[in-house]
Order: sequence, then C-alpha cells, then structure tokens
Amino acid sequence: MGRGKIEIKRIENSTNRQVTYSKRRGGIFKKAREITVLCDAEVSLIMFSSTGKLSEYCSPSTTTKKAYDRFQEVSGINLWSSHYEKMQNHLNKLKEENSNLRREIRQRMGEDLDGLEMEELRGLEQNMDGALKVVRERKYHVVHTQCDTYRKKIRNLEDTNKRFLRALEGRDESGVFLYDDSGRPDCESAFGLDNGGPHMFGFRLQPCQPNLHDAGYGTNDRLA
Amino acid sequence: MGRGKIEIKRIENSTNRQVTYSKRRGGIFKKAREITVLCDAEVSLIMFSSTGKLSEYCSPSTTTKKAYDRFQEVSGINLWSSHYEKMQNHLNKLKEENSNLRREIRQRMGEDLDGLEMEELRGLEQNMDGALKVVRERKYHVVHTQCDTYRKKIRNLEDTNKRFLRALEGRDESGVFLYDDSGRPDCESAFGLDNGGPHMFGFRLQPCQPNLHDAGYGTNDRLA
DNA sequence: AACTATTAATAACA
DNA sequence: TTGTTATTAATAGTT
Repeated sequence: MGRGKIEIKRIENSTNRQVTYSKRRGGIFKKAREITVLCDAEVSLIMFSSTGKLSEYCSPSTTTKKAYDRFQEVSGINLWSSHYEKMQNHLNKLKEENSNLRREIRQRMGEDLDGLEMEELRGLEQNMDGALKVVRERKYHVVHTQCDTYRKKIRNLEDTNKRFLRALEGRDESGVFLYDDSGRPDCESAFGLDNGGPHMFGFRLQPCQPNLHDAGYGTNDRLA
Repeated sequence: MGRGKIEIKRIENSTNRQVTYSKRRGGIFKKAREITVLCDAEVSLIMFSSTGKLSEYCSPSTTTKKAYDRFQEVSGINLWSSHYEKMQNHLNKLKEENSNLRREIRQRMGEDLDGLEMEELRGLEQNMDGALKVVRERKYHVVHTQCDTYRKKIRNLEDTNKRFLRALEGRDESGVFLYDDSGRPDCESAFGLDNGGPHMFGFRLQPCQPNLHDAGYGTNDRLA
C-alpha cells in the first residue's frame, strides 16, 4: 500500500525511517484500539523507536501493569523473580558481611571476646599492638606538623604586629596591643597527658555499653 | 476495507467477534513485525481475547521481560516500584555502611590514617590502647584457664597410668609406658614469646598490603 | 504536514 | 476453521 511496493527490510535513510515509524506506529495504535472495541479484547503495546523514544498503548479496560501481571499468570513466565532473587541474595550477603565487620570492630574495641580461642586472642593482640604503634606514630607526626605550623603562624603574626606597633608609635603615643598570647594552641595536652572529663571525639572506649554513631569511630550499631 | 464499511463498536455476534479477532490479531502482529524490521524498533505486544486467550509478540532483539524493564525505566512508572526502590535503598545503605565499617577496621589496623585530624587520631589511639589492655587481660585469662585445665588433665592421666602400671606389674614384669610427655601444650609460647615464621591465625598486621579473608580478622576487602 | 496512487487488510461470504 | 474477493484502509513517495 503506497505509491509502490516495498521490501520489508531496514530503511537505511534515517529520516525516512523516522517518518515511516511515526506513520506505522499510528496505524498499529489505531488497529489496537479497533480490536479492543470490536472484539472486546485487552491489548498492551509498548514500542521503542530506534532513537529510544517510548510509545505505549493500553486498552481502557486495563493498565500496562495489570496486563503484564496477567501475562505472567497466564504464561507462567515470571518477569521479576530473577531480579528479585538476585537483589535478595546480594542484600543477605551484605547483611552478613556487615555483621561480621561489626563483630570484628567490637573485638577490636575489647568486647565480644568470649568466643575467641587463645591463638585468636594472641593474633588480635599482636595485630592491635602493631597497629597502635602505627597510629601513635602518625599522631605524633600530625601533632608535630600542626605545632610547627602554629609556631610559624605565631611568629609571622608577632612580626606583623611589631611592624604595626612601630608604625603606630611613629604616628602617636597610644601603645595598642593587637594580639593576645592565649590564642596559642596547647600542644602538650594533645600528647595525651590530660585524662579528665568526657571525651569529645570518636574512638571512645566503652566496652560494656557501646555508644556508636554513624559519623565517627565506633559507629556500627545501626541496622544490626 | 472489506465488503463493506463497519462501525467501530463491539461485534455482538460471538462467532463473528472471534473470527474478526483472529484475523485482526494476525494483521497487528504482521504490522508489528514489519515496523520492527523497517524502523529498527522494539515492540512488545500482549493481547487477551474476550475469552481470555493470551497472544504475545515481541521483537527478536528483545524479550517481553526486557521490554517491560525498559518501559519501567523510561516511563518512570514502576509496577513493583515501592518494593524495588526500598530494596535498592536498603542495598545502597548497606553498601555505604559496609565501606564505613571497612574503613574503621583499616584504621584500627593502622592503615588509611591520612585523613584523620589530630583529635581523631588521639581518640583512636586511646580507644585502641584501652581495648588492647582488655584483649591482653582476656588472653592471659584464657591462657591460664587453658593451662590449668591441661595440668589437671595431665595429673589425671598420670594417676591413671600409675594405676595401670601397678596393675600390670602385679601380672607380669614387662614395664609398659602408656603416655608420651610431648603431648603437653607449650604454654610459654602462647604468651607471645615466639615471633618467627608465618602466622597461622587472623589479626595479622599488614599495614601496607593487607591480605584479608572472609573467615577471620582482617577480612574486609571483598565487595569493596 | 498534506496529498494520492497504490498496496494491504479485511468483512462478508463460501 | 480456512479461503476468496469486493471493498475499504493504510501508507510510500511526493509536494
């Protein structure tokens, strides 16, 4: 039907293909509507053009979802089980993994040790001992770097202030102090020499009643 | 098209309706096949006759399931949306949690410390230090209990053997030794006095190249 | 988007 | 059901 007969094979000209798609899509939709009315049928039709555009027709008596539900029932083909099962498996794996990770952390916090054999305890102790040394070294490094930075900054500010002071003294006699020595950081306490009051940061050691939050260390009692 | 024009309304004669359904269904399927080939389209078409009979067409390039999956994606209409989305969210949450837990363990193993502030490092150090003491105490406790048990068992066995020996000596003169002293456990090495060879248990400290397995401590580099 | 010559689909009939 | 055919409907190529 048309000015000439055509072979049923892919239309190479992209514009023609698009035009033909539009026209024929309209034709098929019309046919679908007609058979729905004439024959009291239920039709669900979804089409994607070569550019990925979606077109959908569905009989007024139903919905695409219902149609596919019914399709599943009648055909016995389950459209979702594989998806669903895969997700469920993945979920379970993650949950188990998660609980193992939580247990390991608890043990690394000194809890939940009852199930461990002597050898496991020894391994844990050695591991923690070595790790603690690394953490300690890192802390010293960070603290020293930090203190150096502060010292340099202080020296800079002091120099600047002295210059300002000299400049002002050149203008009038009211000696103004522009900085306060109490702003200097307390390097000593950072080395762990203080030990009073509630800790403000993570890594609290609370073996008997862990208080774990998502935002820091010891953060693993959610969704357990 | 036909011997006469027809109105598009339900065909009351049941036989005619069935015949028309069959013929038009064939027509639509043919059109669907044609547009698939001509226009490089993807079509999924499911139809139920008024008697409930299912007919299905699907482009060779896809499956009804795939087409429906794609339909969901593109249309945003989600048939099992609530379920699926919930699972997806749960999955993502677990994944994130998992990666947080892994990071915490790595840090408790002395790795991945670069991102930590001085205060966090101090907290970690304090926590690990306290936890290490707990682990050590627990280890001593287990070791001592273990050794006590072994000693009692050995004493029992020695007593038993002596009795057997006496009984045998009563019968003939061939002195038989019924136990071997090498079966006694090496309590000393369990206190951490040895330090050679590859470790057999978990909790290895390997800050630079962790070798983590699912079955023990330091077991968290899967699915990372 | 329209138009229209031509093919394709199909309603009625067998 | 299936096949035939007169007739209408769809559409390919064109404007």
